[in-house]
Amino acid sequence: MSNSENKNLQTKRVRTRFAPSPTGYMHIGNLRTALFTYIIAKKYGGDFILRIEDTDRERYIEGATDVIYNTLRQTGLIWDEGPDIGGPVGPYVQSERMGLFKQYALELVEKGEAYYCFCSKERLEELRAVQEASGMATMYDRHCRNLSKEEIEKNLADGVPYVIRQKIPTEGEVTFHDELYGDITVDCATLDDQILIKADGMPTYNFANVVDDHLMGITHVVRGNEYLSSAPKYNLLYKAFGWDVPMYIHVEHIMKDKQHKLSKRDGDASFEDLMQKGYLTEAVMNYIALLGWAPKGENEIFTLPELIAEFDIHGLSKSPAIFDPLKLRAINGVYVRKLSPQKFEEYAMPYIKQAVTRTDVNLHEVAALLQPRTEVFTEIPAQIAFLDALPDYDIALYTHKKMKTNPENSLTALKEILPVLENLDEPWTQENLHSALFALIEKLGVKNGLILWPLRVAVSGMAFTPGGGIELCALLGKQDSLARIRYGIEKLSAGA
RNA sequence: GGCCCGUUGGUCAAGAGGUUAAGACACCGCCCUUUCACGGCGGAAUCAUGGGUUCGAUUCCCGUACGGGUCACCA
Repeated sequence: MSNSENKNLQTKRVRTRFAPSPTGYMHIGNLRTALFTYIIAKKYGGDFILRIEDTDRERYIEGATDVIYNTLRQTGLIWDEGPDIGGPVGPYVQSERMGLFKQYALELVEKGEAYYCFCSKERLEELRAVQEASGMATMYDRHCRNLSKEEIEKNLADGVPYVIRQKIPTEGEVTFHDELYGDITVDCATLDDQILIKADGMPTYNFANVVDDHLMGITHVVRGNEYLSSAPKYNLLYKAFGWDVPMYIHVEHIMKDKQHKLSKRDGDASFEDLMQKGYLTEAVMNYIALLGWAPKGENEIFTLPELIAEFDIHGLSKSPAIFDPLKLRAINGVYVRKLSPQKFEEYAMPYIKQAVTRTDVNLHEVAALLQPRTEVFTEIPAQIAFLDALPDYDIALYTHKKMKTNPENSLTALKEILPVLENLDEPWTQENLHSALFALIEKLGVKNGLILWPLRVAVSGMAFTPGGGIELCALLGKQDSLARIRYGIEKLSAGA
């Protein structure tokens, strides 16, 4: 694209589009493309358009468009025009635009930029087989490219099935401009005379896309990198029509590892999967923005509006990015900690209740202990299962190097603790437990850990718990705490 | 295989001819703390490779290797 064309584009109102096909799930890579597409529109005060590309009837899936709507709404990528709300350039569902395309193809035929092809599928398959066998590129041999007017008319009159193909120049080069990759030039000889209109009269994706984008006034085409190779052909199409070429921004894929894309099979390729695994919407969006895009400053935590402010197309990466679940977790943790206690409870309570069925434990306090220690909600049950039932633990847990504890001195500690707590007449609160136990510690003249570590182990049966012995006792209540301490004494006595 | 694109620590990445080559996650150590986590401080760790160009290349050019994409009457 020349500079003058470029300038021309920028004076227009920016319009971007997200054009998913309804597959029934929202791939993370797709969602990321939607995010960038949305951001670019909003960054420049433009419109974000949703177009559903549902022309593949064989792949039609019930309710699949709802997945698209719901995900975009949930993630805050609100479209300005779309199937459900309409707009000036509708319809926004591609299957409803099917009638539009043929006249455009015919216009190209008229101009000598496209042609009828009457080749049978059999002939094409044979051709491909031969080409493959000889190691050649599989391309249409342009058999019908120069049919005479008479031949064409006869075939048409005889009702011979046909497709319409793009007439690619036989020599020379095409250059197109991508905002990230710069100018990319390819030899026309490597380009196939691709089909524009299929035998059933419907457009191919490649053709519909170009026509739709033009008709909808799309100024910035943001799409996956897999279209980089077809971009030259699109460019030729725009030129053939005499239309303005949009600004292209091809974004790289998200990978599972160096070789493999994140795929549906991996079970974490879709937004829904991530939601199910207990991640927060905002955290997921924040993380995927960071995959293949880098902010200028050092901060990496952004709300959607902040992302819009911060975003710069040129921060996008030109190489594939590997999805790192660990970093997602970390970012999710940041968002979890930022939640208000009320909000946290709202999210966490189902998981807490899943693990804690007893009714005498204050679940708000459990939530409060959990919030700074939770990265993903689904891990909550495992952290607090001990509240319901003391797990069968090994007395090796009583050994803690830093606390200088072992089964022997732990037994002594528990025996000291037991009467103190038995005789605690004041309300069974954290504060009172704290003063009683620290009084004991002072009386015995030992380190905190020597008393508190055995206590934690006795009441939880775990080495790592949300909160220490005192918090846990407060949660469990007097009766249960004492029972667990007595059990610990028994266990240690037996072990000794 | 042809064509296109890419390659900075384990991962995401900044960097735009001269930098002690940012930052984040993860990792390690220390501090805080009754554990863990949070928080704070510190550490280890990167320019795929070979040739050029240049006084000087991570940065520019060419080759090689490796990786990705694409070669449908799918989208």
